[in-house]
Amino acid sequence: MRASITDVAGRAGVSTATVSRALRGLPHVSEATRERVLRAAEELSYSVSPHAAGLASGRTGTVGVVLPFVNRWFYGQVLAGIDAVLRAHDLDLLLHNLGDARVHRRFFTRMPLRRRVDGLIVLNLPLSAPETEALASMGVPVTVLGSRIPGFGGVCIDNRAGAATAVRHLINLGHRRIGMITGAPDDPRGFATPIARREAYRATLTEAGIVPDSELEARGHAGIEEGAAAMARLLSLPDPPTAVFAESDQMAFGALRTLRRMGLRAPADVSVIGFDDHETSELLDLTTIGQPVARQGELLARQIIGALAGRGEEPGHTVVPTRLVIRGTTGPVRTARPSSRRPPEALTPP
Amino acid sequence: MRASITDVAGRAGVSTATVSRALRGLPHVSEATRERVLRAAEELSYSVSPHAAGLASGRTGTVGVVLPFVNRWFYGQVLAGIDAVLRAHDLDLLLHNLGDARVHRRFFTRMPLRRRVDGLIVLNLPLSAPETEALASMGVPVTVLGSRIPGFGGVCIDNRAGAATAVRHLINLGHRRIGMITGAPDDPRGFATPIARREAYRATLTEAGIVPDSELEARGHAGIEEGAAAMARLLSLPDPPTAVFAESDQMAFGALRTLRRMGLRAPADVSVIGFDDHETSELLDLTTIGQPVARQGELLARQIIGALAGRGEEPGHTVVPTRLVIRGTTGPVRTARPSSRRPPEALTPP
DNA sequence: GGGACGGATGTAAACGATTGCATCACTGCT
DNA sequence: AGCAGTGATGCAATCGTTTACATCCGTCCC
Repeated sequence: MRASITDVAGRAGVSTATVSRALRGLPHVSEATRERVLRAAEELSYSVSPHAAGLASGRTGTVGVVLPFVNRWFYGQVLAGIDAVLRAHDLDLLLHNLGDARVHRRFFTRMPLRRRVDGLIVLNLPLSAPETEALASMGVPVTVLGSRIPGFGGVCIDNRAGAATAVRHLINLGHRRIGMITGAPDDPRGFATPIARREAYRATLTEAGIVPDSELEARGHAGIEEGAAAMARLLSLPDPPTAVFAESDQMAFGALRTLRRMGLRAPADVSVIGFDDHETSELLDLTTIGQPVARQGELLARQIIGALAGRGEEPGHTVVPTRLVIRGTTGPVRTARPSSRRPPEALTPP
Repeated sequence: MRASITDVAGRAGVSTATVSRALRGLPHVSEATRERVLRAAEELSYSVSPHAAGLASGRTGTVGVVLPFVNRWFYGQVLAGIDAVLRAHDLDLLLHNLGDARVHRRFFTRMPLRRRVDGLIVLNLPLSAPETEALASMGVPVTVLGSRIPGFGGVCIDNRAGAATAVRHLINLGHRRIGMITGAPDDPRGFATPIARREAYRATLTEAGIVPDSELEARGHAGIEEGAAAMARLLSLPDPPTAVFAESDQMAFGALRTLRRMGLRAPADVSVIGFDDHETSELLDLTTIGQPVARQGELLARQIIGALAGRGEEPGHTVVPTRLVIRGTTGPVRTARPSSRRPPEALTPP
């Protein structure tokens, strides 16, 4: 029913080999013949079978993307960046969400993308040594976001530098008692980002002559609710922080909500700084560390495309810059504490 | 280099046909043989070539998803729902972002998913008659979100009912001068959702004996900025609205920002209601019309899977309910207007 | 004891491209 | 005239499965 290359060849009066070459724009086809083949294909509304082509050529025209979440702002942005570049090169995008740890394991034992993709982009997933090995054994270029793995391409931000900037910003405002809301998940896989940011937080304090106080580190999973709970815990300390660095904007949102509900104000009572420059941050006037998110997706896709065009050289690593985005939730430390409490209120005050 | 089915057959001492049957759990294979084949496959770390399998069987094990945005909250949620169901059935997810109109057109002229997928999920894209025809001609089950197309499965919310509920909520609070921020994009494709919500807005006003005033309809593209600008326009009218229904939460966020920047408060000065129940809405205390977003993705995927298991029956349409989520940005109309203005302020007031 | 039956297995024909190699017809030189 | 070189084209092997059909063999029952 569906026209095959043989049909096109018949109609154009040439061999299938010529059809194949003509359709793919390869050389060694006369203009007249190409013309004729194109017309025949058009008339039969022919389109190549990706399976047959893949089987014969070994190429799939597809790039796999594996990630831990599809429904978070960050990954949506990255995905958009990847998609834009891939689309421009006529590559398809096969999405594989490794949401929970079980799916993650299954992915690495069964390797369902083996032979399905020409390249693989891994977003922020922690990879064990055997997992890295498994990916490498797929025999296609791999690019990872958020870590640096020899043999694979990579794009990342400098989490330490970003976190240090955030903490230094607070220190420069006069804060000494600086808390951190950290999203160490109890996910058995150890995500690298939270760890890097937390360590930089401690190191920066130490550099400034402040002794890190583990009481001031409030942990929870990522997410607004967890951020809110963490902030509540910090505020109930005997000697609460005057400023808080939240590992992510998401958690900072929760922190802001807690402040509001407790009748406290940022930055008057507590300064808050986040990390990511989430789209909502501007709305909430949150000071944060910004990173170019969609850009990172584009870079990842470009690396894959480079590797595919491949001069087989060692893949590169790109570090994209972060920047301090100063908005309204950070300010100088108050000398008198605690400030006057006001009754809880909604976003827009009565 | 990579083991093929022939290698496995050789090692297990059976034919390739038996290997194929054993591996796929088909009947007519003795337990002992199956055992032996499984072991051989394991030892060779064999995995089937999707291309070869697809070529031979005509099935791809892949479902295509086409959508207009990947970097918006709504689509991320839907995608997560789809992914979860597909993953559970071992189906792959091929993502196709038809961001701008040019890509959209190219998609429908070239049909790059033809023969690539066993089923197709279309999210909220307006389909012309020839486009619908083109999709139908792919010969695979199709399910669409947001519209009702004969021959295709479908999932949608009742936009009219939802919008009517929103407007009625405002009317019940005593509002008579009710504006709408509507996101009619100048995208040449006519998205259906904005239109439905706008028409319901007018109809509901009329039903309540209020004459719709076109001055009170502020248009813009979707997005926070556009919502903010639209609200600014409404507020600068000689007789501004006391309540505003925003077509989407996103636009409502912008509206709230404008209010705040102008020193006005919701709901004291202006009530605001949105639509979607975006994850940020709870944070901003926005009254809105909620819809189960991830759920819709799951339903779409389930429809495809049902069609694939296929008893060839006419695909179904599911309408999922919306619900009014009352939070803090709507309230009774003030008798005295305009209320006292206060100076502009940030999220957390001074 | 022999035919019918049924489950396990093998044979081989698709599926629909890509591509290395051979062929062919010119062109331009010597 | 003969030959090398070149661009266009065709031939046919190949990729790795699935699956319709044939075969084989043991059982059961009359």
